[in-house]
Amino acid sequence: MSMINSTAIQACGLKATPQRLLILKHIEKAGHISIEQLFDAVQREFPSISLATVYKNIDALLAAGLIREVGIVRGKHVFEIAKEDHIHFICKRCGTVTDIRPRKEILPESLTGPLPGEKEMVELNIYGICNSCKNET
Amino acid sequence: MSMINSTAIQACGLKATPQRLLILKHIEKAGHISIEQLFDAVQREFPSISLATVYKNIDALLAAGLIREVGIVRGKHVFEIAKEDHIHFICKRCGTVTDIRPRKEILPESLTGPLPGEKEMVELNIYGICNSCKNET
DNA sequence: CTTATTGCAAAGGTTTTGCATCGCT
DNA sequence: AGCGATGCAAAACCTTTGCAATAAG
Repeated sequence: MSMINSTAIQACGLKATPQRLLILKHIEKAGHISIEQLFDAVQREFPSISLATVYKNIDALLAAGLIREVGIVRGKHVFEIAKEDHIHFICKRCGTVTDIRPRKEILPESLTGPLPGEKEMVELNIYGICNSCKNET
Repeated sequence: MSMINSTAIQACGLKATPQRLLILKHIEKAGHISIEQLFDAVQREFPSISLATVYKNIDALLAAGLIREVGIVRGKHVFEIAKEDHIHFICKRCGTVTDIRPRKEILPESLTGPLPGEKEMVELNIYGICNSCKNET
């Protein structure tokens, strides 16, 4: 059961246009996706969509908190559906991003003292070479 | 005692040009710095330097492992001198990046099982509003 | 009906590239 | 002397913007 539907979009004050629904569908389906890949995927189902629409939607969905930016993987901004904080394993060679569920909360165990501000979000990325790439060498 | 000197640069197979030394000096001095800020800072001491030289050096120093990219803070790539894995607190409002030394190793406490590849580097960023910005509200 | 959203085309900003010159080792 | 590095200008690239037309609520 996907949590991404017209109701969720409208709850954020956004309109549920077909373009927006497709964009969310493809982000969810891919798990982690770049703008370019997203545009290609949506365009296959909705050929008249413009790249500017994809960018505008990424902005709107980020502001609404429905999606999050994973980071920049091999030069491309990569996005995902927002969910509980989790860890990413990012392969430097092929760019594949793998979600890892943390045991409990990511943060407090590593800290020695108070933070210099109020925490809003935590991002824990592990970079390396994935097993699949290692076997190809 | 800075670890950034001609010897360290040459050990990576790079030449110790005055531009490169200044670039490293200013990254170290700033702690965390964007390309734009770096170019401005170096240009004050070495007016003839070109922006392309800064970009080429960032690439070379990243490849050599002497510097690391902290992330993208308010749209700007931010770099630092490479050192042991540590935590960054990043203020969403003012962009200030603060280093936090972890209690021990950042990684293993949060993990439940084996990673899908070989770990090379860990990045733990905490986003929020710093105390200084909060007091200004 | 009202207002957000779309698509287009142009503008903006950042980063990369090619090449001749320069300078570190 | 040789080869990497620099600086310049152009090109490439990605992202944003303005605006008229469209469609969602």
